[in-house]
Amino acid sequence: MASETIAIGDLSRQTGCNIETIRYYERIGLIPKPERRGTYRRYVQADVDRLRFVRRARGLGFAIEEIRALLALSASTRTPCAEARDIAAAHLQGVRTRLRDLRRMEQILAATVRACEAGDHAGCPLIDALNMV
Amino acid sequence: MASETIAIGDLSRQTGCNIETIRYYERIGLIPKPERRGTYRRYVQADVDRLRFVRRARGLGFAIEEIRALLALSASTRTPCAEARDIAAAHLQGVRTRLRDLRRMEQILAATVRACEAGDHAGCPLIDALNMV
DNA sequence: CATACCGTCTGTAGCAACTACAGACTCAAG
DNA sequence: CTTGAGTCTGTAGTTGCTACAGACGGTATG
Repeated sequence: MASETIAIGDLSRQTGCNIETIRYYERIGLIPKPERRGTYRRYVQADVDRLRFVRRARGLGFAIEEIRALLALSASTRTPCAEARDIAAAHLQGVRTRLRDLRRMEQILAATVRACEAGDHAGCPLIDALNMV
Repeated sequence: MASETIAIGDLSRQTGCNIETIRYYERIGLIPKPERRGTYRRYVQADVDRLRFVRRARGLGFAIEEIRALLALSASTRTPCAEARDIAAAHLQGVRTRLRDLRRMEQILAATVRACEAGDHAGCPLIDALNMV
């Protein structure tokens, strides 16, 4: 037992990561090149775990290079907590910045669309806002 | 008077849009090809206005193709309000979706970093979260 | 055994929206 | 006349995938 392997299609289904993306991750060295049965890739449970890790990290918006670092940390024997926290904290900063930007966008857009709906405007509120006459 | 023209560097400074980007916008037809004095592009006030419009719209996260549509509307004689509002409303939807995603990310990341700081954790909270053992 | 058909393979090109050169030219000031 | 800043074209890189094309592999059914 223990040496059950799966094809790329199964890996895709088990991780929610599509096939082209898996091959892409392999190409850029984010996941290791698996064994082959003939020309076909065969994956083991560790591959499923690693790819799930990658997907979750992507879901949290981590960049590929950050994930590469996190994977290295998670594989290291030393306790990687401080470094991982630094990566996450830096990423969190970026997220918060984008959040602020988006909130501002949301405000302005919502106000403009509301002004449009009200209809008591000479021109078009949106076009005017963009022209800022 | 009235026919004062500026070089691309001045246009860049007056709009906050960098030179390569201006040329890129021209290449994709978002802004018109300006007159030339010799080989050098010369811009007029209308170009400044249009590019400012584009920048503001980009600042609100509108995609290039949306901006193309907004520019067409703003140039049309008919009152473009309804269509402009539709574009903005659709865009607002997208912004709100991204906002939700980012908020979720922020929550999880912040919680994880906090857990790291607390330090009362066996492994590394971030790595563990990504592994979801 | 043949046929059909899905899965997989490699390799390349495309997307958005820029950005970053290289290498050549132009123009105004000193 | 020289110097140096500004500008030109054209191409390639960025991020994170996605979408083919065209060829093969493996299996299920008749």
